[in-house]
Amino acid sequence: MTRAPSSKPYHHGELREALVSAGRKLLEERGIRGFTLRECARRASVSHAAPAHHFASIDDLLAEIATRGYQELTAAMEAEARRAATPAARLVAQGVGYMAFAAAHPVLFQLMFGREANRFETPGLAAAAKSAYHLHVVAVEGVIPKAPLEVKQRMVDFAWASIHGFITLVLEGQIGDEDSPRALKARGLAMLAAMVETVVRAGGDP
Amino acid sequence: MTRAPSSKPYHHGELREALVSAGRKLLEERGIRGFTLRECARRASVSHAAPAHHFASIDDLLAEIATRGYQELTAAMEAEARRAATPAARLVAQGVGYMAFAAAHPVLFQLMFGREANRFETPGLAAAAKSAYHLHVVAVEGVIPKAPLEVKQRMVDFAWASIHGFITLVLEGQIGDEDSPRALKARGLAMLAAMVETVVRAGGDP
DNA sequence: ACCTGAACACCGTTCAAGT
DNA sequence: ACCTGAACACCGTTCAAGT
Repeated sequence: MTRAPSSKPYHHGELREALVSAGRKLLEERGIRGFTLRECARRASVSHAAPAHHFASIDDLLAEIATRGYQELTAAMEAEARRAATPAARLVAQGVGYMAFAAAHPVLFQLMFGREANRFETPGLAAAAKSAYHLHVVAVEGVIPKAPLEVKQRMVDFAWASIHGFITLVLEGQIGDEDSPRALKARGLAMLAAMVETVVRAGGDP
Repeated sequence: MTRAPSSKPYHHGELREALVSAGRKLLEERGIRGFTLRECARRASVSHAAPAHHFASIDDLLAEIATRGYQELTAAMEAEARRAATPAARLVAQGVGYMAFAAAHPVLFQLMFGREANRFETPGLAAAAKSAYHLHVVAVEGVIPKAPLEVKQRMVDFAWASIHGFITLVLEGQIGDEDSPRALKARGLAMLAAMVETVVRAGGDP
């Protein structure tokens, strides 16, 4: 069997990090139902009881993974947004970033937005989720700065719902299951275009 | 139908049905991660090995539950659609039916549209899912009958995505967590109104 | 402070044996 | 044909004991 250098230290040192990163990989491999704490411990080369010293429960580890997912989602949206020249382009770009992140980490995405996460109640999780939400608010605000507050709020709902709904249905195989990746991407962009148009129009009648 | 057995019969008689209905209740109570075959068996007053004679695996039972969910979802959408006077009203009504179903059975809805269901591959499941999808197609078709096929397809994506995305985000507590039920319903209806308007506009030329 | 090993009460699934 | 009980290999969580 493979051995660590000369002697395996009794203390891991960075077990918390190791569990998070092992857990993340495991999640994508096996799905939410296939996720187990003992397998995470195994992958971190540690006894099955060790994780308890860093996470109060399996849900605690999942919550930490979800929290980091939100941070990455936010970063992915911001990275795309930076390249956009106009407010409308930014709204689309953020949608692209959102969808690309979801497509790259489908199970993590489902964990973040699934009902299981609802029970976690870790404070950091809610905060991280909020910062991703905030990007939608800012982007819509940029497109229709002069619209009444209520209209803006409705358009945030609308923009987020259509972005989230589309990629969710794709990940679940309900949309575009027979499409090529290229065709599917085009469908997504068409969806985003229709969405932005609606937001722009809701902003005011020139 | 209810016969009072003086002694508990060795054969259950309707175990398959009993497992499905017990499973459905258990699902809503405990969530997807909390769902166990043994608890279903317990609630059906049967040994933990008995379900194996009716379902090849726990996923098989979940797939059956999901399949029936799609049938009910379709029925709920149709029931709402029947009251609609115009094609546009029908599209909205189906959206209302869709959201109401999801709100009434949040965990079942997540099971149906979650990634877990993707692995099931039961033929009946795909068929049931398709019939729900078909209703969206018909409704959009009714609103913009003369539009090019491609536009229609894009608008089906768009309509479904916004309906699905909105209610999904609500169920996950991401939208309207601090709203009253009344206010939340209004947000949903506003979303549907914006959606229909976009579809109508896509159909008729400027 | 951090980790282990044993223990406990659970799982899903299988299968010979009962009805 | 349908169901049971025992068995197996897993779980999450706890805790005294080791380092």
